[in-house]
Amino acid sequence: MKGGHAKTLILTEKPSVGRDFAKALGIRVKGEGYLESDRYVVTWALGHLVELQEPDAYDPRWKTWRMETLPILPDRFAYRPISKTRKQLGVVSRLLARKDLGDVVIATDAGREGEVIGRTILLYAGSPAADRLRRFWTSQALTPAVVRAGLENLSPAADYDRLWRAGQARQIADWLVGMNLSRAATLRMKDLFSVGRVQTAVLALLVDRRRERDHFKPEPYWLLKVRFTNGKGQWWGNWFREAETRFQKEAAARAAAAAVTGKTGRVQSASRKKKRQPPPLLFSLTDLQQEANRRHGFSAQKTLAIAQTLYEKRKCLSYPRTDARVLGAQSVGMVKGLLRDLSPVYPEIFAGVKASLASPDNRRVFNDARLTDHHALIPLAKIPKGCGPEEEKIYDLALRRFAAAFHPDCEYEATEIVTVVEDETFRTRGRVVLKPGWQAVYETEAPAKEEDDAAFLPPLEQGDPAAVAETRVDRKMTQPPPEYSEALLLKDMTDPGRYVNEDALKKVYRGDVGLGTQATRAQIIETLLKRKYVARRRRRLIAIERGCRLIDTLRGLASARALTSPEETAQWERQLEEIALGSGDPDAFLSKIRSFVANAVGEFKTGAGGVPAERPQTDRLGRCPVCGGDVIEGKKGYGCADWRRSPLGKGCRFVIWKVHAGMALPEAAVVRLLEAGETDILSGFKSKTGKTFSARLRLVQQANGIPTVVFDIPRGK
DNA sequence: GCAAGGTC
Repeated sequence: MKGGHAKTLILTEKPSVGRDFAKALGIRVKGEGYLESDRYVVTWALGHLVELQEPDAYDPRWKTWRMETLPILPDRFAYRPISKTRKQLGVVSRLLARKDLGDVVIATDAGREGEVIGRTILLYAGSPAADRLRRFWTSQALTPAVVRAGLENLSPAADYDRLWRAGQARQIADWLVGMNLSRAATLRMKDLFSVGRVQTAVLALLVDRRRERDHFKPEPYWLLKVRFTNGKGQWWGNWFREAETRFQKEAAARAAAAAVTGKTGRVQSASRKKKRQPPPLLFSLTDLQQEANRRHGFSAQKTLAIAQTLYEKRKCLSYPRTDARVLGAQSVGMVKGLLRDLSPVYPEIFAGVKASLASPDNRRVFNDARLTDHHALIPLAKIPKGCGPEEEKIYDLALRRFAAAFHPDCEYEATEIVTVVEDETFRTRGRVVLKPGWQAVYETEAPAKEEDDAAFLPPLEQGDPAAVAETRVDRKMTQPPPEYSEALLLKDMTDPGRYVNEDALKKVYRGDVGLGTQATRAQIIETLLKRKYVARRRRRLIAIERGCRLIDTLRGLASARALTSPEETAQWERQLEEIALGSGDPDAFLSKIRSFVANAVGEFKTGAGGVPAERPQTDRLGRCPVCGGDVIEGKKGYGCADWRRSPLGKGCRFVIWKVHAGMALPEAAVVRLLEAGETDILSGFKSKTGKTFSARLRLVQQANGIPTVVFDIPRGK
């Protein structure tokens, strides 16, 4: 049926792209799950339509979870439909079987996973001969011109075979690790524990952060500030000596303060430099999720869901699951149109836009080299009426970021003054905004300042006198690394390079690679929560006992421990990249993965490595909020182990009684109380009148400084 | 009961 007259079948990754093709090709006729004209049939996937078979499809012995039948290493892999999208898979299959169709164009997203989506569907549903298979490939916004040009420039699908092999290797490697090590860990630890390349590495970040904080001992240090005056005005300077800005001993700070009190020094140097700060790059999804978490406390999941609605239903945002922060050079015209349409609707936000910045010369915005599967997330229309306040918030973030990109740089003057008195030196930094440029878009917020009072410096010159008018010694404490907010975790997932030592591997993460992808990061976080590895406490994510236990167990095993470091993912990514480029061999990669999995499973079977697999900290339920010691189970309560060491009243007296209002607290609630300071809402309490009630338990500090358990009864109960 | 990757 090959020939000039047969219709061409186009398969896209998702319906919205199918519609873009239909629009460009003037297709009007609608079928069920596809669109058709006299020359084209356009149909779509809904992401993956097929997935790897379950273990027991390869061997029935793998149905039940048993240590004896591990490792699971099938010789060949097969695909099965994903049940939720079975119907669309049927549509695509029937179209592929039609006899009046000629070439088939794979027009899934331009990336490794898009390739896998297209190829696995064809593999399952029946692919035409290789000479009829073609690939449509662009990362530009799918305007009609881009679609038509792309269709004029199709490649043989075989040009992308290596990419497909790399994608399939990724898929199989993740499956092998997940199926084998989740089962091995679960059987060994006698409770459901999932293990995977991404989730385990991310969990390890959270566990390590928690440990760092648990073991952190705050140390005091002292700062010396001095207020100077002269005829021109006054200014504050912070003591420094070379790289040192802190005193380790209070006496030293006091001595320096005494040495300068009542003295007059001089301005040793005064430098003023004009600097420019370009507008921030456009949003990738992770950037948007971070900003929404910072500003509004939205979870990554929630931001994704809202952005999806704005894209899919409200049609005012571009495709959200993107990791690009730029647009393609072919989008200049589209942007000009958007600026024209949006400016009158949002005049205050677009007032400072310079139309000349919507030009291909603006490489910060229009940069084909930095496009990935998609372009950056931008507004496509004004937000329709009837959207909720949360949708408006997300839209507003994207709108402002877009408007900012077409503003001039922010220009400011950075001032640094060094004042010297009696051999002691003091630094004053100031920053004065000269032209706000893009910052005008955000001017409703507090202005950025680096130091207090620093914006209003007198016009000091070198050699000016400086009389010491006041000295201040402040005692401060060193701070542990911060707890993970979702914003911070997303940042570390996007750029895990700083957790990797080897330079060659750091480079992998300097590309667009991270832990997980834009489309899955929110899901990974939710998985960690669902498995109770991690708890949400206000806006923070904290590794809890189950999560710590899993990481400890893995770290006790010589091979398996690789999964607890982001290095392993970087290693895999590097090898997958080599496969895609043609220098790597997928079979060699997968046999390495198979032996890794076999070794790791073997370690779980024998417990090699010496770390006890079940509850490494057998009796420790948590950390004592008073002294940081271990809280262990006693007869009537869970108390600080320190008390046992010195039962005569000298040791720490912290305790959580087992029974509260007629109910014995579950151990998990005690663990939660110690970790988070509060439990979920628990039911089964009984009041003195015999009424049952539900309540949250909370640890509240008493007058003697020792926390005790109080009830927090939800309203209306 | 298990992964990670898409999209709804």
